[in-house]
Amino acid sequence: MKIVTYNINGIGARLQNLLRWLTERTPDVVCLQELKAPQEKFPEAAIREAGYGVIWHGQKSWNGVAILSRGCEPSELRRVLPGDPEDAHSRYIEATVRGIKIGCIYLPNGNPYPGPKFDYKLRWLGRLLTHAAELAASPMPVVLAGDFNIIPTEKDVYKPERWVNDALFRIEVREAFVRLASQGWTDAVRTLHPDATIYTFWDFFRDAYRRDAGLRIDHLLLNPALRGRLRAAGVDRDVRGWEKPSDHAPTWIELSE
DNA sequence: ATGCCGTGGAAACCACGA
Repeated sequence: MKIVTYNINGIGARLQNLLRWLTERTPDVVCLQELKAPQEKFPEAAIREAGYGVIWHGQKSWNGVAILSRGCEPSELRRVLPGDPEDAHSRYIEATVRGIKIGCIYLPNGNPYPGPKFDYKLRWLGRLLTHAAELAASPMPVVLAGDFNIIPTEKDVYKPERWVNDALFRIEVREAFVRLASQGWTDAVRTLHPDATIYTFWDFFRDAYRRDAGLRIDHLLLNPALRGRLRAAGVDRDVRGWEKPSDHAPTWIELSE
């Protein structure tokens, strides 16, 4: 069973790209972020025709998350991260799919640092830690997958010294990632590839993909009830080289049944 | 190097992303 997280960066502009990738790679579960589409403009019919059940939480212009499931319907559990009724961003959706609880995350970017956007990121992280503690302790298998906008360590960025005051690499944010791990979450890709240089994002400019000037910011975290089923993990980095690509690449895990 | 590209939405530019 293959579970993938993919920041699509505008599902309107990326639909053909997405459908090709679904057809070629046939992932079982897909967590999408940055739909950049209002609820009513999500291309539901095209995705269902490709053989996927789907739930989504759209928003005009920005954000937006979705969970796709091949051959069955995701069973929605929530479409908001608890803890702040004032938060109007579409950044979280959670469902049960084939006996696994899936939390699809689009964490705030937080730049520029310092400032209100960074403060919002830290508040969002606080809420995530609260919710994640419950999920980590659950006897049910859970994966938290998404664009975390967190570079966990120096190994996960092409030139760490350039990023020390960036909201993706600030110490507060990396410490939050460590706190997640201490709740029992396993960073699937890093666990299976402890020494490899692995990126999931390359900027659109400065020829970043060709230079391999990337970041590892898309993650799949497994709770203790699930981690024993982890068989493989990786990044479909060639997809970043397709026509009209997102700046992120699909990042995946393979689980035993 | 602090938006050079790219998207969406509104307006022929602006906000936002990482």
